Amino acid sequence: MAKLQPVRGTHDLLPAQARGHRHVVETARAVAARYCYDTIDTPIFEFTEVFKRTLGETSDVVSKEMYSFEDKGGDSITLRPEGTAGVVRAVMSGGLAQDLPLKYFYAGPMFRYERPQKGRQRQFHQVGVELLGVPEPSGDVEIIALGAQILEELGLLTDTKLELNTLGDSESRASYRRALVDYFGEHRAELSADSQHRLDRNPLRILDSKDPGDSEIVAVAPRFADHLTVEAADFFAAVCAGLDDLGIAYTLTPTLVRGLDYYCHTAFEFTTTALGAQGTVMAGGRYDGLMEIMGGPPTPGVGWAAGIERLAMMSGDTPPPPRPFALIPVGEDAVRRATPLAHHLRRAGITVDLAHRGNLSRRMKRANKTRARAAILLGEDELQRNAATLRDLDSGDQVEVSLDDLEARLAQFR
RNA sequence: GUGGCUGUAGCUCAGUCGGUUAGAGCACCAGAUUGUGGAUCUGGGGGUCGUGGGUUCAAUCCCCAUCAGCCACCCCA
Repeated sequence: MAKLQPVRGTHDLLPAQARGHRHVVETARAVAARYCYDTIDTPIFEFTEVFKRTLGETSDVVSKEMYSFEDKGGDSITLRPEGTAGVVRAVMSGGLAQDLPLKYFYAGPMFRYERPQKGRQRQFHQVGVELLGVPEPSGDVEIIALGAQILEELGLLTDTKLELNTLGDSESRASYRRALVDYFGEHRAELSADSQHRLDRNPLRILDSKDPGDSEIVAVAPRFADHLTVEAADFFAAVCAGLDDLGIAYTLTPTLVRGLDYYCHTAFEFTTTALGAQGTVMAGGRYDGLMEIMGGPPTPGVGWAAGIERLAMMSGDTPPPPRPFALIPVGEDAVRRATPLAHHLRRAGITVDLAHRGNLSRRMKRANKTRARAAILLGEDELQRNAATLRDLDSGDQVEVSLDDLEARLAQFR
């Protein structure tokens, strides 16, 4: 502490960045609303158990990335590392599962104890959507289409690539997992240390290893396609067909996997090459088993989460704040009358920046810096005539207007 | 968590082969212009040279530690 700096991996969102984040969130929220996904907000911390249960004791997130602490009542609390667990918990707590399907949008901070890097922080922000109670592949298609449309409206769709894979149903996965464990087990000694570790924890990840020695072994490993049940294959085909119908392009990526057991069928990621190693900008999939793991009724679910920082970084400059009118009083009498006038105009819905200090020149400079559309000069002379000088700061033209007409004149600038 | 690179003004960066008061551009403030901005000119403020320790007559520079950022891995948004 003591140092005047934020804790590692956290950042202030200064106005320009805050605006960038808001732009991402508001676009996402607006698009989601068009799909009838309504905003839900859950606490940023939960009982640790909520995440342990849903993410699995052995997952990386739970085993090394959680911000957990004991509160004064002795309960173990964890700052949420992701959004789905909290939403599903809320659905159960609130008894909402009786009214399926549910369509939710959320946005907010998430926390993960990781080594920071560009596009990877300890406190970061996500937007996400969840669709609960829809077992049909059209649900997966809707979720992906929603994500794609958000990216499109942010102007980022062309900078990303949609990668798609199926994890099959539990039968397919169990069968494939057995085959992989058998196969890699025979080659255990030849695998990299990382992959030997993965063999015990999450054998699917070995397929995706960056170790050159591993890739030879991976090349002739059993293929998931040979273990897919007919039902799972049909489901995936339906998702692909649905995306085709919408003209949403995707790439099949057999190595795209999910660490957690409750994931099934569709897994997808929108990725980019613009962000270094942090290529994933939006990731999601189907999690039919999740609700049950939490002790609820079996309820299908699909959803995704996207990193706001990553999206904001990609979208570059964001729209500036609205241009104000600069109200500039000159002289004591005018200063006294300026605040009530500003108050009046603001109540009428007009954006007004009141120049509090400095001489006229100084205040004009400030007006210019705030990108003011026009300056309202309130001077002694004009006040005697119940008027003000209205100067268009783009053209430099200025006219005297009666204070009674001011509001109407300002409206013409829109 | 592992390995590596970096850290000088609000920002982007010079610089000192260790040696008096550490520089530039942009930004900021003031004046030229005491009722008129954007351009220009002039002047000004602002730095414990990330922090702590060590070596030295002397450290922003060399050494160690630490903090932070970045890069790769791990993993992910």
